[in-house]
Amino acid sequence: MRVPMISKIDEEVFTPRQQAVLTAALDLLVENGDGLTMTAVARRASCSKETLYKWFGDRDGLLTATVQWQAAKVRMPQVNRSSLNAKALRASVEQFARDLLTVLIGEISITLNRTAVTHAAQEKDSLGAIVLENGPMAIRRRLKPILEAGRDARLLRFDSSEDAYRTFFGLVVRDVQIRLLLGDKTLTQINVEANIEADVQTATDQFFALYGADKTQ
Amino acid sequence: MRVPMISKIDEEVFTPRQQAVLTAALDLLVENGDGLTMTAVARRASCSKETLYKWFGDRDGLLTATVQWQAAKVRMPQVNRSSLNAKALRASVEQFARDLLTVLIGEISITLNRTAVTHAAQEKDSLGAIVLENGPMAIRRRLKPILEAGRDARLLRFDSSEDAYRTFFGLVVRDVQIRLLLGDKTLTQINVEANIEADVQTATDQFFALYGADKTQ
DNA sequence: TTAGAACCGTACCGTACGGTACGCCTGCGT
DNA sequence: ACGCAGGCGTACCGTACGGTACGGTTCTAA
Repeated sequence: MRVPMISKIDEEVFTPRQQAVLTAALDLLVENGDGLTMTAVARRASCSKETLYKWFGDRDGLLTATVQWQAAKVRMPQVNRSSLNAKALRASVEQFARDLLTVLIGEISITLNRTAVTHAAQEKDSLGAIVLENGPMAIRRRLKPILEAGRDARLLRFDSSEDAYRTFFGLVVRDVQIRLLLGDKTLTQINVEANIEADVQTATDQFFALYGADKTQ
Repeated sequence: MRVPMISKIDEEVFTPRQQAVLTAALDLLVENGDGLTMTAVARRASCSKETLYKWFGDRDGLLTATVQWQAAKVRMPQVNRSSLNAKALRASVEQFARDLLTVLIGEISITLNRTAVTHAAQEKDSLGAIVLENGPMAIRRRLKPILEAGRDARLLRFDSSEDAYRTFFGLVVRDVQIRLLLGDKTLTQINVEANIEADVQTATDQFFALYGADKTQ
């Protein structure tokens, strides 16, 4: 019994009041994990449960709206694509690595991913699709043309830009995301954050070592 | 109110009847996702709920026992470590890549990981620890000495074997695991399975390109 | 044969939570 | 001034499920 559900394509338009509700929902999600109850959201947002159901249809609708709204907020900074010398290309790739890693280790990203995984464990893939679409896929969409431009400029060599992107993802993310999702205690956020820059450098170096056309490096 | 809970270190000894119960639990976990109910397990295993509580304490105990028992079962084939020429080293690394990828894309691994992630979303990290310990960490423990032997034999070059392992993990797994966990429909198991061999080769090539001492490759 | 342990099946209890109903208040348009 | 839509708070309902209790059955051992 969904009411005014917004299609994925439309820029979801939520009133400020609704956004306050979604914020409350996200906060609870981050705090209490997946123990999100309608009553808790209503109390936190100082609204009535009836309003929640009116606006979001059911619990799943509220969850979807929250994830979608929040995921879409994670817009990574655009990277300058104009100049295409080797230095600029490297800077761009490096920036992508930094953006990707920074987002992935954030508390919000972890929460959204956990929620989506939990959701996917119940024959529902909508949240997973949303998270994928706004996380890795968003990066991919923006990185791919740059990689291809780099290839056209004879700065990179690869057959499939898809494969190149996925290798990039692997070099950058490694086992960090899955360990954070699983709650690995030996991997504190602070610890990871401190090493971001070094990891970004290493991953970028490795990416260029594998795909760079310049073999002197 | 746990009763005879087994420590993580002990080889958990379950009677055949208990293993049948755990099998039923795992089956339900794979089928119905995380909707595992005590009643369902009891019915599936043709045992009484009282017995479940007697054996496993509570729902969490049953879940833990199931995950631990099943995760420990995923023992990957040992790799010959004796001869250390370049060819044997490469074969070993390749085999590790194959093992890792094969396990990760399996339905059971996905189910266990999803269960553990869901669990971790509720301030509980025990399942996550178990999964990590028996999955990636098990591989790591076995791969590391081989990498170090390779370095001693001047076949590999790296500063930190830990970093080398994690890069290996990234090159092999890339975005496959997270996409499967999120229920990405565009990534069917069959599709992935068909590409295992090619992916393993590529990942191994890339690993040696980054860490191999032989630069003619 | 009998005592008792283990265990099955089922009924039962309490609670948490999704979802609904309703009374009341507030603000806005006429 | 009045009516009404929107929304708050709360009470309420139904159900699903974790956990317990208990009677009956089978198996084992003395």
